[in-house]
Amino acid sequence: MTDSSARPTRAQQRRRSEERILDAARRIFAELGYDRTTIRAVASAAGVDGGLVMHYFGSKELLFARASEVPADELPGGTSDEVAEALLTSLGKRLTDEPTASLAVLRSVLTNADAADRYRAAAEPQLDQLAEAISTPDADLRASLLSAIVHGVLAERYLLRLTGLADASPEQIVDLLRPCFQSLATPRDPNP
Amino acid sequence: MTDSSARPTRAQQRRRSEERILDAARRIFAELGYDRTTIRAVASAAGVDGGLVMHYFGSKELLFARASEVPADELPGGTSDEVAEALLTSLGKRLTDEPTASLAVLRSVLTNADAADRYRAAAEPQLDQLAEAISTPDADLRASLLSAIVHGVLAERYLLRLTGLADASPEQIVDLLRPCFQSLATPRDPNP
DNA sequence: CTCGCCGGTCAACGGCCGTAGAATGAACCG
DNA sequence: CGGTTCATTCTACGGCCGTTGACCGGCGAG
Repeated sequence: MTDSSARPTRAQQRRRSEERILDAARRIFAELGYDRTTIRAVASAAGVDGGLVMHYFGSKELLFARASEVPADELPGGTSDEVAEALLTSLGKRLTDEPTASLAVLRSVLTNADAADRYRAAAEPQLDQLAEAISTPDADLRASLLSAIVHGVLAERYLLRLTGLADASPEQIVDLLRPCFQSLATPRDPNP
Repeated sequence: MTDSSARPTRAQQRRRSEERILDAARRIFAELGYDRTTIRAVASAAGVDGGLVMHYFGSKELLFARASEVPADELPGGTSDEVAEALLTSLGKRLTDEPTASLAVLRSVLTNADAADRYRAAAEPQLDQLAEAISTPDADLRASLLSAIVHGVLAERYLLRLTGLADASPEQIVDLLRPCFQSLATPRDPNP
């Protein structure tokens, strides 16, 4: 009997409002960073009152935590070559899609100490997995460097909007970065 | 005459206070970013009153501008190989020295839109110079990528404090990054 | 010596922000 | 139908911040 075209039930309405708030929050956190984002601005962008945001999410900190949850993209293991290529396609996707969510995380991680802690905790297992695929004594450093390159490129493209990087095609970027990723993911440059 | 051991003249005293304020500002901007840094905190760290900071620098924005002036490190041209190596040693230095100034810029550029604009303007000539040394059609993209890698590594080491990168030696990092830089600075991988 | 200049302090204002809590009215359930 | 729950709004409080302007006291020039 849940007629979706009829007047929405209360639960639906709530979910809808929460989603609108989260969308607005992601957008504004991404654009402004944690500190400059105000609950009132998020609420107004979502078309609700600020009190409702507090009511649903408890605090600005918690709203941010929910807004910057990221589904932890897959990073299938395999040979180091495969891992490098997987990283590259993941980067390519993040350079193509609307990167709002990534940006909210990125900008806020660099702004907010708590966000940095939470992000580090979330990223560490992925980095460990990456390091395991590389399997050299300095694998963790190599994995961290790969992560640093990915984030550096995203930040410089979307946050700093550096000319030459802001308007390059994802494919071009990925192609130029491929040797980098290979040299970091594999102990030595393999000559076929 | 100007006996430096005697009681300081008024001009000396003023310069000294300004310097203390700027030092404190750099430290706190680097640690907290633009928004979370308060004029009162800077003043208190410098041992003066907040009003004095306003009196000398006019506004928080202007104080930040003065505190984040950076002497634009040398980037001598040459062959692309030499440029890559110069970038690597520059990075090595920034990984060794107390990176307070770099951090203030880095953190604030990612926080403050005006800071980003100013930084982009300051960095563009350097990137152009770099691109000129690379001299391929996509040289500007290559130069931007090199810059992105440098900043990504700095950010991930000092801002995010990623394990594996935070406690690696500068030499190790530079060595691992060398193939990356070479592949970006030279059109094709040269096989000796 | 005197008086103006200036380094420096102090108290206050106005604004914005996160947050709390009461109030309202419509949806739900028995 | 009556009571309860709940989505939502409104109002207000307390705090912190950037900024201002009055004020003080010692240095330095005439």
